[in-house]
Amino acid sequence: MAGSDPKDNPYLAHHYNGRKGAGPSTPSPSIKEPLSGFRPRKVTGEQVRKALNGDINPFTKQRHTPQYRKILEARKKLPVYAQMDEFLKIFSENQVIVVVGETGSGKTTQIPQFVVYSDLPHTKGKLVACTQPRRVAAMSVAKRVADEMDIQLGRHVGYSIRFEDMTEPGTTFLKYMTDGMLLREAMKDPSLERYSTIILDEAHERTVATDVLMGLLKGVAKRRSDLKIIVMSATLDALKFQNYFSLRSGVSTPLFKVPGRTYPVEVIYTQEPEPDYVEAAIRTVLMIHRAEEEGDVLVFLTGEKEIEDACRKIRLDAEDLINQDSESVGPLVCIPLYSSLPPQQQQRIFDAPPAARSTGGPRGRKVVVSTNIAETSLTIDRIVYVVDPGFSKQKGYIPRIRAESLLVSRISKASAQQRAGRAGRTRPGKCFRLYTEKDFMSEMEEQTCPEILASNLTITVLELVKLGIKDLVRFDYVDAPAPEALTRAIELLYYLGALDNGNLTALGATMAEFPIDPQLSKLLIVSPEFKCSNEMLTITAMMSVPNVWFRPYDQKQQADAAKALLTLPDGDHLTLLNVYNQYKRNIHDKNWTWTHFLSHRALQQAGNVRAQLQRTMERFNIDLLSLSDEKELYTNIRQTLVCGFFMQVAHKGEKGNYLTVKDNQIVVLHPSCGLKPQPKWVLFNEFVLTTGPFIRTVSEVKPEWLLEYAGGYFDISTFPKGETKRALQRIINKKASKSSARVDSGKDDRKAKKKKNKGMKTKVSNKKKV
DNA sequence: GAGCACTGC
Repeated sequence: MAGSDPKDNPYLAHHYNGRKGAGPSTPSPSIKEPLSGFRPRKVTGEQVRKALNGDINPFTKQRHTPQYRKILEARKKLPVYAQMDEFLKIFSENQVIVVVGETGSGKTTQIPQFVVYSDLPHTKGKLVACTQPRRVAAMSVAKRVADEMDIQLGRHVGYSIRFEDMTEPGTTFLKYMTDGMLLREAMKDPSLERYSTIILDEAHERTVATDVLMGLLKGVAKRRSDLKIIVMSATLDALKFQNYFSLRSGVSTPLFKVPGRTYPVEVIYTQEPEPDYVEAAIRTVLMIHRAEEEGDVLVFLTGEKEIEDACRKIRLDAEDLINQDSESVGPLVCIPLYSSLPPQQQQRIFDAPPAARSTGGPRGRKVVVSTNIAETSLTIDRIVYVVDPGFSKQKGYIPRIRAESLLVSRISKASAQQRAGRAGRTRPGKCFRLYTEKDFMSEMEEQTCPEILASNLTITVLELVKLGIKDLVRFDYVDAPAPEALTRAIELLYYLGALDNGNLTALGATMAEFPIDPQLSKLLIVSPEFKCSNEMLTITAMMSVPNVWFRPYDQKQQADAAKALLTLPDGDHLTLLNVYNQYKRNIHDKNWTWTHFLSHRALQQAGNVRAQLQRTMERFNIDLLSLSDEKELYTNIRQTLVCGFFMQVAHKGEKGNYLTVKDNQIVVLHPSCGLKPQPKWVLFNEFVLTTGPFIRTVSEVKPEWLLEYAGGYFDISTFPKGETKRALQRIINKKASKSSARVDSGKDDRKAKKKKNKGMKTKVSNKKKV
């Protein structure tokens, strides 16, 4: 038989030779090669089971540890393990497979291992990739699978996320990674040649990156018959993916179903709609505490204020309840949970429930009141009761006015199902839905809106163009964005100079290398012309991370006072620069961030992003410059901002309110804005519709700069009639009369000329990069 | 008078 001597097996020769005389753990030649007789993609379940039960690890050639055997026995109890033969058969016979499995099915850990045993990527110098929407998931699943395979993490099994590559080139053949990371790799190699199989996990979450990858991979599969694709999803939108990959390819995509392994959850609806869901949620928590047996409670609300208010009321009401009947009602702790909470406070959700006040007395209960963060990102143990009012804050995007929105909206059925599932992780549970069954059936959407339909697509469009997609409107999206969303993105890229006649310019190609919004990468590229690239690097990094300011519910005044100390009057962008510089100056003082109400995690992340962006700048020979004169430096920084954010400018009208230029939208400075007094012209980073039309991260600009550095957009003839146009016209007239007066007197406006040269230099240096 | 959750060689 071919496998009697491992050297006869072409797939194992490399490994066998590599181990020759490698020490006491080297198997003697009499021990049979664990993978002998394995033919790639023709492997059977029987063969895999035999290898799994064998003494020798087929990948490391070491003896299996006792720990391995223990984990293997647990793996054998997973529902998916029993379906190994069926999976391997489908994998052998198809190029694309859709896998559906509820939580607890083991699909994320087991399917990639089945694939490895069948595909044998290490024998052809390829990898199997499995993508996750979140970094923590990629890391923790890779660790788990490395343990299951008896392999040191980072060797044959590894992970790759932004800022951390835990893989060994040439050795790693199973790689967990974030979906964004694979998308970045695709921009370098659009056929993803390194991979023999790509598994897109959690596809139902429909992140922009997963959606773009699905569209891309559908095309790659046609060119590369050797590439296998597996799309894994938790809910029944798997049918949608199945149709998507079958359509027009002429081959139907099989569906592989894996049963979940969670405990049953009883779902209880209200008889009548609840007019006030917060009040109803509080009432339900107390009803559970009074009447239901032991077990912790998870309540879903929509935001920080709502959660803090509800926690306070629950604590007060629980106290009343205990005072009335301390014999039968146990102690209760109520813990808020949302992302902007400092990490130490987030940790409280893992505390044990309070102990009974006396031995034999009524048991204590933990209540966690959380945003959607507990729906997917964080898992809390021992939750038995879920209270689901049916709402969450959801992001939207209005392309017409380029505004993001964040509004309380009804959740989808899929989301409600996910919330209910959180009650059944340790034992059978109950889910109290604070809406009627009729509303569930008729008022709620099946699926949460895919992110690609609710996002600003500027960076996505730039990525697609870089991936070689010529016709963005006819690209094969799973769900196509509104044409207006695409045209608005294309328009902005055109004004930024990234696109020309539908083609990527040299400038655009450079911009695409930066993992930040195109407006921001444009700033970095032009900043040397204004001698402030070191500072722009900091500011763009700070604008690319979450809000660095904490504003705890019960210390608002102290937080505001701390923030005022670091605020610069010229604008929020310069304040961001100041905060980062002060943070670096005080980096050895462990209490500094805490006493200034700043998020250490966010600032650290800004440092990481800054270093990454700096490496990219160096790669493209973009000079890192600073000016020693602070006043001039600050002015130049604000001028640089105009080069990227010229479309995000507002002008204060005669009535004292701000109007965005061209779109004429009424906007209000966000209360977090540090500008005083309110200037005539402002440039902003974000326009968000929440409780009002707010602009956030705002700096003062001079109208002359708009005409000078963004003349293409500020072409007066393209402006709608109105206050803003009249104001700009006045500036132009003033300038014209000034310069004609100067020409008459034979003087030269040296300053204006110098600035003009700057703009030209920018253009020339962009062209140099062709 | 105030922001759900993620992510990026």
